[in-house]
Amino acid sequence: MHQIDFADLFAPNRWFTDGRGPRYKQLHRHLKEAIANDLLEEGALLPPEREMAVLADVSRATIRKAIGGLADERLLDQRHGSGSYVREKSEQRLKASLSSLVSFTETMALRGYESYSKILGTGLFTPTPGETASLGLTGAGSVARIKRLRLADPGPLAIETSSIPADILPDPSKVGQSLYAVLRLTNNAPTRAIQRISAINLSSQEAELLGAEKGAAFLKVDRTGYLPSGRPVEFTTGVYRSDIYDFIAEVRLEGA
Amino acid sequence: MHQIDFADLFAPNRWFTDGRGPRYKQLHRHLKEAIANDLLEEGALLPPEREMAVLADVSRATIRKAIGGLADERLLDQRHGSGSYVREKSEQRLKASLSSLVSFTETMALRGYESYSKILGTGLFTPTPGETASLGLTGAGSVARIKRLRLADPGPLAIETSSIPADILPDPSKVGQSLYAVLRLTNNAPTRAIQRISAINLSSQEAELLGAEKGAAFLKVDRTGYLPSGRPVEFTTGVYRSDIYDFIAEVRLEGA
DNA sequence: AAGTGGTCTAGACCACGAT
DNA sequence: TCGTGGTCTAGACCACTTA
Repeated sequence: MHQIDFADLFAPNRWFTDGRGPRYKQLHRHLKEAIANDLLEEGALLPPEREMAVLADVSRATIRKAIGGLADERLLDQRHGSGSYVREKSEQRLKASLSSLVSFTETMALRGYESYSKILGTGLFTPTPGETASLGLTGAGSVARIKRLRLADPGPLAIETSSIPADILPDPSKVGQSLYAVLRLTNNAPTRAIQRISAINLSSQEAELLGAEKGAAFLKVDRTGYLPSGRPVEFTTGVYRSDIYDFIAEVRLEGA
Repeated sequence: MHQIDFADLFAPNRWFTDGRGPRYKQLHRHLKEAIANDLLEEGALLPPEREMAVLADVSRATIRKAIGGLADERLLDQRHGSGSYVREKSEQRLKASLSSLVSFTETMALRGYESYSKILGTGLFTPTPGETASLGLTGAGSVARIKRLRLADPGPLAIETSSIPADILPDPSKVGQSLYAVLRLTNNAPTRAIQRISAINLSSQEAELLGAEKGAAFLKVDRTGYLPSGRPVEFTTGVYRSDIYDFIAEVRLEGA
């Protein structure tokens, strides 16, 4: 067990930059990186809150807000009367799947697969009634569509079709591997999304693309992504091989 | 628009009972009920935090902790520089599906269906390897199993099989409609659960029970429920008609 | 400019857990 | 008993929205 230098870890010049947001968020980010980089190992015991407050030169309330956020994300376990401990990686992993918005590429990387995309088609179209409703369109504009086949080492995994209002993505043919990367360039990447998960039997067309049998049960995920302003910017519908790409959710009892 | 009496809503005798937990939790629960009962209507503007603090006779920090929890659950929208507003029901509904742990009966009620259960069988058994792993059994004990058919107005919706260590549920035949109600009696109801969602083709046996066709795509949900101590107390596996009982999840971008 | 939510402080007392 | 996290207070200043 390697002993780490808490005085250094919490030293203000290690994590605080003026004008880059509130202290508790900067400290939160700093500690999160320390855990991700194994500076803070699994099971490690943090110093008492009062001591962290002195080392970081902030009040105990600010420390509590920073590490409370880590506890919400299940990176830390705060034990009343005992101390604050870094959780085991096996318990941490949950957070990656549904409590944060990760792209297909990132999700697959987390599971140890390399992934690739093949673009099946792009273009500008007149919106379907479904797209008009999901994207809150007024009727005038058109939508950009991108249809992609997702592949990984073992073979085809999913078909995804994304629709984006044309005023946000005027030229869908410019999209390479990552749609979100392109949207980020114009500050139009969604920060919040709602997913609907259901099950479908594959059509013969889908089955051929995915190298599966017609009628096989696949997961269907419809996702609407929103900007911080509340405007919907992305509607993606996809079918996924459920033996590899299943969904994990953590739920908690009210008031717990 | 009906005007409500905030002085009354926030009066300490309306929500505070000594010895029933921290003030911010009691106030949180009180306001949640007020929203559920439409005392606080959609879009309603709450008084300023400083004013609520005076009315409730607590500090502003305590008010913030109470309404901050409501904001986390997306019941309130706190707008910097403007005020705190009750969200529309359509935005609230998301929370019911995956961010809190609700029983089948409650979930269906939220969607406007009445629901029933038919118990297909109960008993004590030697644990399968899967149960031993999921429930963290040591090998000695047996498990209680309950197999139920879930029904609602339009017909059969799901088959659920629950396994519980026998020392926690010695007599599964005592379970009526709600397993959780029985577990609550001995303080053994889970407060946290992890769900794995995938898709399967129905077997002919399942299809017959559910009044569906063999091979139809259904959602499969495996849930492990945990006590606050971390001990697993419930493993339930179920198959669900996905056209009615689909899953909704909200995901957020890191740091947002 | 006024009023709102957002952040932060310094200090107090309570409740739980290890010893 | 003592040290820990949990709750709570009173007050300050900042950042944003609204008018």
